[in-house]
Amino acid sequence: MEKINILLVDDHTIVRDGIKATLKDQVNFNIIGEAINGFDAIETVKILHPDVVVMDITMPEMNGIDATMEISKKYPGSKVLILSMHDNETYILKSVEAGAYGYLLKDVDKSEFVKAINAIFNGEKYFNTAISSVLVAGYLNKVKQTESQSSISSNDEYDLTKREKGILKMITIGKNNREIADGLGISIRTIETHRANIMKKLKVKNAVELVRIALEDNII
Amino acid sequence: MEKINILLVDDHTIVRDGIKATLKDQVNFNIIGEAINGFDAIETVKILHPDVVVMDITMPEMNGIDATMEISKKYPGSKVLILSMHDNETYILKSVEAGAYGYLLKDVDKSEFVKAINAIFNGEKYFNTAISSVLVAGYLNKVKQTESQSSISSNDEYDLTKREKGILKMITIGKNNREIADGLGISIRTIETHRANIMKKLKVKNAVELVRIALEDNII
DNA sequence: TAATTACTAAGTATTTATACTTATTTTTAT
DNA sequence: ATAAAAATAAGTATAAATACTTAGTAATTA
Repeated sequence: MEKINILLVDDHTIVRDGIKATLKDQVNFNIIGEAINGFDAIETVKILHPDVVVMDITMPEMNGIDATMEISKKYPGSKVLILSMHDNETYILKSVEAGAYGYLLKDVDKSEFVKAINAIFNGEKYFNTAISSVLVAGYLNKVKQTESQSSISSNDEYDLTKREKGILKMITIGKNNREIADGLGISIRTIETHRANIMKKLKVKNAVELVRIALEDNII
Repeated sequence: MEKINILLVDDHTIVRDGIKATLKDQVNFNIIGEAINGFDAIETVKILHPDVVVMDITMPEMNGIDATMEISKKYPGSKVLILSMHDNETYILKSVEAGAYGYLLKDVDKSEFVKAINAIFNGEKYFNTAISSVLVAGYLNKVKQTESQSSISSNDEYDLTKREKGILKMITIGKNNREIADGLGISIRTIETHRANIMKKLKVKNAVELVRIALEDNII
């Protein structure tokens, strides 16, 4: 059977010993090294290229999340399983964003721990239902954020005509009336009229406000 | 023991019968109704207000996701558990966004099915590790989207001084030089100078481009 | 402390935008 | 076919912005 090479990262010797004790009867697990903080972890990964890194978050010098980011970027062959005492949303989401393949709480039972390591070794991500709830909440938050930002909701009706929308678009690009008129092959006075009408419709008093509203409500 | 009232929604009689057979020995489960499509489901929820709605996705007339959206909005007391044949990302994410409390595949084993219903009845969300992987992928996608949109990455260095940034901010709000000068209690000629310097630094030739860049790179 | 950078200000000229009004022609919808 | 809306254009005047230059004072940094 293929051996899984594991690196343990935790600043507390007792915790590392506990993990070793828990996993020692897994014949296909091979604990090839230990590290006591993020820097140490990155260095060790560089040298030993473990398959799975079991990583604590709160550690001196450099925390586990920053280390995870670095490892997942530079050494994608070494996959990180976060083993944390905290189930707070920020930690979980940051870990996921950093590229962690799994997140377990330290009160995890042995069978799940083993299952998680095996899954991660096989390239799967492992998050149990408790952690999933948090992820779902985070996902929904992001969705909300994305929506409000891209103002899918807005695009308010200002009743601009086709021509007006076209001209507004050119205005927001930074073109002046002369350029727009030449571009469309019509009189600059016409553009001035359109521009005035657009401003009236959007209830603004200068070009700056015009662009602001056009961009924010992306009427363009 | 408190009874959990359940509504089954699936267009196939065989599936509904299968679910009933699976759950019949759960003494605290009470299947109080059945529906054969989204419309039917909403109507039935309205009348029977079940605790948990076990919902299929692909159904004639109205699909389960749209129904879930409606139910979670109008009848939040009835929580939806999606029971689908498909594990594709779109279905899962849409379900979550629609307000589903859980998502199971139809090959789920009985114990997990029961566990999910109980969890959801207690207000928890239930997603197993397989579904979680998909959620994580979706979450990371959203994060990427959010970042590119809000240009967290940018905020490019234009070497604006404090004063210049302050004035630029006022410009982007739509204030003209006169208003800015009065607001700061300094000469309008000074504002003109600052404005010219800002435009030179941002390499633009008019106020519109100025605002555009200021907003997009949110230098403000 | 010397030197640089930031903030202030103004002279002068030109260009561009805005305000308000009126009016003809072309399109679109009833 | 006729009314309504959209697109075109211009008169006239004023306000605001832009361009380019010079320069004194205050604040910061080497």
